[in-house]
Amino acid sequence: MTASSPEGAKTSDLDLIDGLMQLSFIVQAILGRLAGEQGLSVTQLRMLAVLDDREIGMRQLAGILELEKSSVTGLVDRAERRGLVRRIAVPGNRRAIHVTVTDAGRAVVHLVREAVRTEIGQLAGTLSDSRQDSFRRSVEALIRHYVTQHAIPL
Amino acid sequence: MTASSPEGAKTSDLDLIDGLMQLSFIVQAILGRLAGEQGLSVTQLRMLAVLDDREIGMRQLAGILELEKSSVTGLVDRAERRGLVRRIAVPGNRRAIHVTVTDAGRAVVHLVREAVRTEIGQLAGTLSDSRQDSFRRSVEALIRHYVTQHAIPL
DNA sequence: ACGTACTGTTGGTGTCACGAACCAAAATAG
DNA sequence: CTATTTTGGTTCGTGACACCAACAGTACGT
Repeated sequence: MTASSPEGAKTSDLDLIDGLMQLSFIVQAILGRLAGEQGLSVTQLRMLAVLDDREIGMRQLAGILELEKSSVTGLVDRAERRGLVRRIAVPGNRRAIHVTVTDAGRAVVHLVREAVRTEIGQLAGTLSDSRQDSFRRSVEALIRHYVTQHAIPL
Repeated sequence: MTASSPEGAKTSDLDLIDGLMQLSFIVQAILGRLAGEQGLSVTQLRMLAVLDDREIGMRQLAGILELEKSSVTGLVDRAERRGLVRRIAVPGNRRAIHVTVTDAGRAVVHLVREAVRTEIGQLAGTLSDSRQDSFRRSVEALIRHYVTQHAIPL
């Protein structure tokens, strides 16, 4: 692992795999920093992002985030304490609950989302348009391949 | 952030930025899983990988990992307790120390490294050779751009 | 109605990361 | 050559995060 951190980056002699690893660390670092600026962890961001779309129960949320249910309980607890998220009762099922983003939560998530888009977009903007598109298609292919291969829930 | 987790992946409608985010989560997930199989966290893996090359002090290590020195103290503590790493005195400087990987540590790191290479390699192998090379060059360009833009230590 | 399966929570443990305070050695100033 | 400042590392306290095992209550099949 010559390529394990953004700074450890030797900017030379990188094969695809090392490159992918480095790149993942870079993206995560950016995400972490921008989320952090809004007082969010990457996990919290991820959760809010998931909930931005849908409104689901703890169980499903855990599934999507690939976390243990108990972990999600804590995650939601903290987010709820900050008023980013709410637990709402599911009518007709007294044991299940649904988690929803509050307006505040939505605001924060969109704020971070924008910041991420500009920052990563800026980075990607250094590639020529054709290169960019080719790159995008490759990324898409990798993701598609991964998700299909990994029999993923929801 | 439609694209926040490997499973949240909609496999469609992904632009470059969402794709990059998703991909970073996928890579991190793979790293986390494979490292975890050897009882390592991603951070530990990263540290060991860094030390595999060089032999440096706590300060530098913190710099490379982008962590606070105090965090690194704990990190090294735990790794040392597991016999993966050692603190050695620096001759001629009685306050500085150097951290080195033990044989055991090296063994583990290489083991994980191999696993990662095969797994990610397998993923990347689904791209045609020419696409793969183009992709690699783009990744390289992004990394290079990032590191230069971010005035990175060492 | 009984037992089983499911949803979510609790409690305990360990890792990770931070900041502030601190120590001791080293470098620098005067 | 002392006095001050800087530097390398550690300690301590705090909080987030994630896991596991155990639990409570609800839903459901038969």
